[in-house]
Amino acid sequence: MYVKKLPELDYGVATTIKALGGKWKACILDCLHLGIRRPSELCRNIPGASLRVLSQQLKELEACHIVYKKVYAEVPLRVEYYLTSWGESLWPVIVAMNEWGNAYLHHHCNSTPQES
Amino acid sequence: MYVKKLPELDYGVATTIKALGGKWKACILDCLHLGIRRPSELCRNIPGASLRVLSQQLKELEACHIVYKKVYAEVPLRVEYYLTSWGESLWPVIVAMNEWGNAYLHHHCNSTPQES
DNA sequence: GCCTATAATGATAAATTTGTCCATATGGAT
DNA sequence: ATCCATATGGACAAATTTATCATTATAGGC
Repeated sequence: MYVKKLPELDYGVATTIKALGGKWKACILDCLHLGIRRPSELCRNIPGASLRVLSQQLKELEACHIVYKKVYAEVPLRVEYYLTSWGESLWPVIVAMNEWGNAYLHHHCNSTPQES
Repeated sequence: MYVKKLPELDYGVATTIKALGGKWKACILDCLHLGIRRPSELCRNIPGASLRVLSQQLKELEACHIVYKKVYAEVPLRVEYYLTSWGESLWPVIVAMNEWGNAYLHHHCNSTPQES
């Protein structure tokens, strides 16, 4: 696995961004919140993300204690991910971020921040 | 300048992270909020960040309409950055992210998310 | 004249994240 | 026998972000 070489920042905002900042993490958390729990379901519900990438992001979220995993002894293998209490506590933050971002998108005619 | 090749996500959370997610951006906004405005001052107040990197991040924040720039015709050149109203509107979001992150750091003994 | 400080940028390297392709294992359906 | 779906991970490539080094320009202090 990859080992960091650059020093990391450890104050609040940086920590939150590290936990939540992966490209697909907010999508995943949104799905989990809606009850979409299996990797293959997530993949079908998140256009553009491959199963491989989602697995990576889920693993990181798990390492952050934001989600946990339930494995069923079935075939084909059945796995479900759930929000932990930490993940739940992140929800209001996600909502706040989502609202700001949507207001931004509205005001700037759907251009992304860096471009306009 | 760098031109993106991968598709970008354009819902709220992703937009907020794009605006705020650069390594030093939260530090910079925090400083601006405290009244530290000149690039050289920022550099002295943010250990580990070079003037070059801060300039880049300031430029991106400017492109996002989160900060604006005042140039004084003095020598040596004097430049000051200020939060725009968008920047101000981001403040509650930053506070929410900061609180969650700090709580996380407390609970997980100062380890960063990915490591623990 | 040389060194200081100021702000910005080009060129390039290093680090990190994201993506693609392939492989594994298992039981059921065709 | 072959293909399907399931979940995961190795190996590696591509994309992106961050960092380093050098250069520009200007006026003052020594």
